[in-house]
Amino acid sequence: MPSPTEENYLKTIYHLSPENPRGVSTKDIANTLAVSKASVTDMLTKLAKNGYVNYQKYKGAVLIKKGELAALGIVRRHRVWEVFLVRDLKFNWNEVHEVAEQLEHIVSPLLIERLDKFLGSPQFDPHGDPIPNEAGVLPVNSQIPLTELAAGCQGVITSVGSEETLFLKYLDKLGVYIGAQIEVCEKIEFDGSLEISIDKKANQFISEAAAQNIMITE
Amino acid sequence: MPSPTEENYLKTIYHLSPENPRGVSTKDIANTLAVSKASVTDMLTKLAKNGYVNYQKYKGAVLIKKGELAALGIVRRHRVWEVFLVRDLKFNWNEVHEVAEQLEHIVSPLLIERLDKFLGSPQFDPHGDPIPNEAGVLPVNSQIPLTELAAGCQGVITSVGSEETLFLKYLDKLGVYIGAQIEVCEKIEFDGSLEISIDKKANQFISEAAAQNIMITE
DNA sequence: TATTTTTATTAGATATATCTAATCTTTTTA
DNA sequence: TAAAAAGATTAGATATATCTAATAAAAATA
Repeated sequence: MPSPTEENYLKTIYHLSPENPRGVSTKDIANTLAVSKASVTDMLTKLAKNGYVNYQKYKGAVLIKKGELAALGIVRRHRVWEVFLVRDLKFNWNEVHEVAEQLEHIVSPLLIERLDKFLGSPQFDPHGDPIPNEAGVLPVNSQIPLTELAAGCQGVITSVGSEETLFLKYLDKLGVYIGAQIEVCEKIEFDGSLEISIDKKANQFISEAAAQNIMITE
Repeated sequence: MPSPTEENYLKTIYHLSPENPRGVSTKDIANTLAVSKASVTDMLTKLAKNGYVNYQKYKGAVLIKKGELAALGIVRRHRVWEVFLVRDLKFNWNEVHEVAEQLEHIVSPLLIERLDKFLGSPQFDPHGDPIPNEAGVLPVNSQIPLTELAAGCQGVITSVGSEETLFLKYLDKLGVYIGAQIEVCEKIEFDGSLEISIDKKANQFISEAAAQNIMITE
């Protein structure tokens, strides 16, 4: 079992990997975690010794199987908690991260699986990021912006693309929330705005810009 | 802010204080936390230096204001989480403790207050132990065993006195859960058993022994 | 390509929380 | 009350995770 500190390093390497497939640099990890490069070197040596990463001096770190699975587990916990915080505890999208950073380190298979079940096994977190399943498999992201839905079609809101407070307050007013059913009644060609109905309630209009930041699944 | 480790010591001293009002011994703390007495001595020195306890060599530790408030905060977090784990995540009474031990160390006033609100600000945890409020004030324990309820009266189930798996399964079958409404329809003098109705459903009989382990508030 | 700049590693400390073994108090008991 | 037993403290280590300063390697640039 990796320690919470090791988990933070693994998570960081995981997040930095797509842009650095041949090795995540000491510097990038140090910046992300706000620690010294010396600390990172120490930790990479340790993670390599424990079979989580391939690490070669001056070449950076690459996650190997064990490390990737561990990272996916952490990401899973983080995102499942985010769903709970936003959906049930009414956290704003921006208040959520700091707390989820703590909750993700609680290790209890029972806890995370029951929480996941309680939430209805969501596939995406409130930011629209995919939640790995118990085995570490990521769902295919089938989210599309609301603007791509044809008139007369409906979908379920899965996330929003912006975390600006003003935007979130506006969404609240519209009655938009994660999981809401949304139907596009008509598309206004003039300015691209949409006439929509949320949960079969009274029709409203939203701008194209707003619709582009509302992600749904059909 | 005390560290998680310091929190565990404070919580332990709090729990051992009622039986040791003039000072909780190094030995008792060491046994409870499964650490050496030497470690306890070190930590008590530190807690005293930081204003959490009065500590005199060879005389044990006594919580002072700051330490007691900290301990009550930890107890609050622990018990609020227990309510969530049992009520919403369907943890058994006996699976709950280990996980709550981890969750109690997550520090976020926002988190605990929103969780508390989400749960409806419960006053007692699933074991019937009182939950301190935000200011550290404990509710008066007004729980009574079901046997003390007169025929024709009703109450709300607040906790159960036993954690035996067999008992809990039996309760499940009866439809007993924390928060259920329960009415005593008749008391059978012959053997002390009770005819009850849960949530206004069909009457059932339970033994006196079982009724003594079901705690309610009127 | 030689030099400079950037990046990384090593060496040597520090703080936390723990341990064992030795020593010192306090309490019990004979 | 003196000796034995129980309990507590101190001294000296260890492991984790961190730091700064010095040094070394790699990359950029002139």
